[in-house]
Amino acid sequence: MNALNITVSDKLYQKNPEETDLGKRILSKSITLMEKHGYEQVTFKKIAKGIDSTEASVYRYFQNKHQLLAYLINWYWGWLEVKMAQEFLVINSPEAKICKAVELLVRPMDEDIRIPHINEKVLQRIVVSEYPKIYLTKEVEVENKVGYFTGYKRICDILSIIALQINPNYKYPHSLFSTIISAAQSQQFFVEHLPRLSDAKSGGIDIIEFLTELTLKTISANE
Amino acid sequence: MNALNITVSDKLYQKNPEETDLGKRILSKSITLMEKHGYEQVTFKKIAKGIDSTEASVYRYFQNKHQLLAYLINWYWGWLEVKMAQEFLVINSPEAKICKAVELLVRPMDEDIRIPHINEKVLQRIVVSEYPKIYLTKEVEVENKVGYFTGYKRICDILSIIALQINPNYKYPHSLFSTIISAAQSQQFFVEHLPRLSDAKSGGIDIIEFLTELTLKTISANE
DNA sequence: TCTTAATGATAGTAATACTATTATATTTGT
DNA sequence: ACAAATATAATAGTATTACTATCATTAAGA
Repeated sequence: MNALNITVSDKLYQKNPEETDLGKRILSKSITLMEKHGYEQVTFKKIAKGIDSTEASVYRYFQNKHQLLAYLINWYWGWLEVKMAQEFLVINSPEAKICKAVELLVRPMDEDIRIPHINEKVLQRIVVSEYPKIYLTKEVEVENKVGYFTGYKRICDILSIIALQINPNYKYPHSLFSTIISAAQSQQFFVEHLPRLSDAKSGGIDIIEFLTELTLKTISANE
Repeated sequence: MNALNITVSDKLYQKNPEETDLGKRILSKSITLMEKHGYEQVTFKKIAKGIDSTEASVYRYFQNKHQLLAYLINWYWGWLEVKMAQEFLVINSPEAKICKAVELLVRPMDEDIRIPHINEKVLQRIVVSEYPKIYLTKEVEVENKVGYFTGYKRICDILSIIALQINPNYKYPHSLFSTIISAAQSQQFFVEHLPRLSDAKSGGIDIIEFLTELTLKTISANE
């Protein structure tokens, strides 16, 4: 059976959680806990309790909560990259690729039964609510060198290249897509929690329209 | 003497720090500490130590660190709104207003000698590095009702109205400006710490060009 | 001057974020 | 089948954090 494997940099764990049963249970439980109570409220003790293990055992897989969050989020970007690649196989125009990418960023994706220990929809909600926390720290630059943000950067690069196919003279493709990707997250958050900061209704359609229109107009050539 | 007074909702403090000398010293010290060591590393004990006061005294002004951060950030938005209003007095076209607003969002502004206890440039750096932390919590909705985010929402509203003057049919003005405002912050952060996520060079000019072009193209009518 | 409010000094508590140690399973190589 | 290595559990302990509480002192206002 074809095991779909999302690879995450080995700097993002102490011991690879995908390789053991306990590791997978840690991932699974931390995802549900984090979505339910938020990053701040999660502790390794609570994760351990939830899977009948011990704090010390969780520490063998991750140095700390921050590394765990970085792992989960990188896993998500890795997975999104795989999904994007799959979709792009049958899409030819760069414009259509951009539209599809935006859709993937916003729409909660179906779970993958080949990866039972990770609930992708719930993970997506974690990314929406917690993503900036992994880089808004004083350790960004060190963690950047070590690979904490590669997942995000790769997607940003891929989309930038597509944008340049549409308009090779566009000057700010990376800025544009880092903006689009975080807007995709924050608009989802705003629609749900701070609706005055958005004009979209829940469901995602509006957000997708807003973002694709914004993107395509922005990269279009100046007349 | 014309005292410029930025008013912050009284839900954002226990006791108004602007009214006492100790309060002002708390603001001043928390700004320098937060910029230097980052939000997570700051404690009320450290703030107190830095101004020869006590932890308990700091707690009399703010319930906790989160409220303090919310106060500082709302102060910043309030101040930005004042600056914007000043600038808009002599600007007539809505396009030029948008440009000016973007510039104010990105450019470190001059300090105001009338407010010696708050270093606006340093505060702006805190907003860049810490802003999303005030809403990315499980308590957003409660805090929203209480007024934790009014500063941001007001600016978003003001700019939305200007955008509708340019194109009354544009469907997503709030989404656009919540996106622009956070992009203004995050691009500054990326340029400094994660340059692969941006095409801009430090100094702000590129970011301003990127954002104004994006905004004006986006709100322009579809042909 | 009397009263009140603001601050300082000090203590204490529960929870957090770890580190360390030892015991017990389980797996693996031979 | 047995020894060695590895993974996990069980438990304990520490420094720090994020508070709360109490009481004494000082300053300011009526």
